[in-house]
Amino acid sequence: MLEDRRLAVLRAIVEDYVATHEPVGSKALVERHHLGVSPATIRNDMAALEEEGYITHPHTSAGRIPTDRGYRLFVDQISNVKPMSAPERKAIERFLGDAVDLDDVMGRTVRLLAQITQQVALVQYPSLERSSVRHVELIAVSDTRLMLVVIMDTGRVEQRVIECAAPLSEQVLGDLRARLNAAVADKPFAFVSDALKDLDKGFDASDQRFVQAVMAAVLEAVTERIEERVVLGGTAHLARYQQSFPMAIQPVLEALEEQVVLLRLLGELSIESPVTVRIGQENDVHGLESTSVVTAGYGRTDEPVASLGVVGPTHMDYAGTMSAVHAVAQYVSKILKGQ
Amino acid sequence: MLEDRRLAVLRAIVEDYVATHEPVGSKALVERHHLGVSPATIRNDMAALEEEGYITHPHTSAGRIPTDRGYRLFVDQISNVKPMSAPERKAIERFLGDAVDLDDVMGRTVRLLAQITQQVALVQYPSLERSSVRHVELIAVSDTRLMLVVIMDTGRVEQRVIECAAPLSEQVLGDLRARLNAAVADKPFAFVSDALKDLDKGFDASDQRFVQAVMAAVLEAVTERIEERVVLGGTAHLARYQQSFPMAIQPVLEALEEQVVLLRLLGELSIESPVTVRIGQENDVHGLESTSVVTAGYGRTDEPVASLGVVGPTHMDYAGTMSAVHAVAQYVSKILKGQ
DNA sequence: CTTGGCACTCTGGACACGCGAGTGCTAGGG
DNA sequence: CCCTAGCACTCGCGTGTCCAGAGTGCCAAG
Repeated sequence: MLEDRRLAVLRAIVEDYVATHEPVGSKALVERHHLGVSPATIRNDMAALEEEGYITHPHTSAGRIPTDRGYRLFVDQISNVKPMSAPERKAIERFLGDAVDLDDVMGRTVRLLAQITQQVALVQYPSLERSSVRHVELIAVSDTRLMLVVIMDTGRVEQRVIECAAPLSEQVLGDLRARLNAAVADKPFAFVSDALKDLDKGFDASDQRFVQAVMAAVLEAVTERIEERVVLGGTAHLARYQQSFPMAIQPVLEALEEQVVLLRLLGELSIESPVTVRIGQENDVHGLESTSVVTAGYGRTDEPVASLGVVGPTHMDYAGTMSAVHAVAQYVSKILKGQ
Repeated sequence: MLEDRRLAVLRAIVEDYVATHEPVGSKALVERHHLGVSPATIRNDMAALEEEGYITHPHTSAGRIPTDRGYRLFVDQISNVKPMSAPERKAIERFLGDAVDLDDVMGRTVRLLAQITQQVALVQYPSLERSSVRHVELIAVSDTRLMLVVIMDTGRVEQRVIECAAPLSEQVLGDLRARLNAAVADKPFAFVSDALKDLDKGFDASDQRFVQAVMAAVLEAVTERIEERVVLGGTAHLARYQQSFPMAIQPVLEALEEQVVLLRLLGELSIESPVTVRIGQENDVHGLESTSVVTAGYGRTDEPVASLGVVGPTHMDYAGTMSAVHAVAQYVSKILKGQ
């Protein structure tokens, strides 16, 4: 009973603060939300909430604002999910459906997500580690230079240039190509290096040296530099917040320039929920202590191939953002299955 | 004589203003730069310079700041070139030399440029229109799906997925591949569509339909979506300026998110000079009216394949930025020749 | 053409003041 | 036991005033 109202008060505070970005006082609360009690009662509840660490006030004569802990409680228990409207879903589906290849899907997704949430959007390319190889191609670009093209089942394509010490005959190359494909096709990426180990066995002694050199290069290219790619967009939205808010955007921008940081943000997904939310200091990333990150995996729900999400101020519209991220992740999964 | 001193005064004003970001007064000028005259004389010169539109003052009792026109004169006539130091050149060369493929070169270049100039860096991928085809590969990804991989002499690789109505035999595919390569190898990209026109002639009547469908898809993929790619980095540097300066960064960030805008910025290169500078309103791009853009082409100096550059506040260190952009462009050209 | 002098203008920081929002506390009522 | 009304208190913020300092423009003399 009493606890219920306290939660209602917290919800009201979060909602108002998210809407106005201004500390919210007891009087304003009872006016806007029709809680059937007087401001004084609310004040008592507020004092209790503050005691428990869910809210603070910046100075004595100001209203209350939620703390990270308050947002956490809000997200976990209180917030009402806002499902996307039918037209919204339609628009998403159409926009993403027009994409012609993986690059295009990723590009459209990041723009879409930034646009919907009005925040900074991150989209990770399907992780190589969680993809399977569909096809491998070796292309002689010049006498001593090969290009290795690896096509994954997620639509992702990686290429590497391999320098060879001596020219390779077209025959050996064709042979190698065939065996390569036989060895790795439909294998998960992680097994590729194993699958390649004994591939040089079947060749003539005279070719062995070349083949081994190429294999070494392939192995090195494929294992040493497993590049996880992340695209980001909507950074302009950062500037908007900072007008109304003393959140320095420089550290945020700096953090977002580091691929490593982005991967860390997108990396850890919660298991229970389809959407992961990390609030304020829960991000132990330098520069993003005053932002929240909302992410979701895409691919298969139980076994995502990568994830996407948004970065925004802690006082974001969690309900809306979460459902947007969730919806977009679902559609991307759908598109990827179709490709 | 008199004109000479006026130019010296303008140079002094620009240099001081760039260094301090504060309006510079007559007294400060004679102190810092040992012009052998009194403040009063300088004031007269300043009045003249202002009359001609090279400087302004934000309010009556403030020092002078250069106008766009002042910077232009400075860049064109007055600024002393600051060549890069030997260690700097070495560092650039080593850093770029470690790159393993084109993506890596582009990524490293943008980071390097942002780092050196402390500004936002832009790097355009070698333009397809100005590259030649080195090799074309058709890969059967599944029964009805082909992947087209085009490798350019600049190291750039483009891929497209092509859907076929009916399955293609391995034989026809091989034939097609061979003819494709024969037709387009070493051709400039612009001629590719012409070269492909009559390629279907040589096939059996039974295969013609498939071949034509594939060719149409190839043509469409290659001509309709000539994608010019631009990478950018160092946006965090924007935030730094905005602390000391009332330049809103939101419009700038917004502009930088538009590929079209980036291409326009990098597109027009001056012919006389190796480095192009566009100052303030000379950029007729919405959002970048109060920034300057310094660009240079890379590839061959007389016939660049693309360009790179930086975007910064109009009160930037033009001499340093220009030489940095120039140097980096040169090294990128060098690397690309090596690849 | 340069220079010193002088009056003038304007910004920015310091200070004081009052308003208003919001709080915490206490006493009384259901 | 919980809610409520009332009241005193705190404090940030916006406004107004003032002053110092920097810088200018102009003029007359060298």
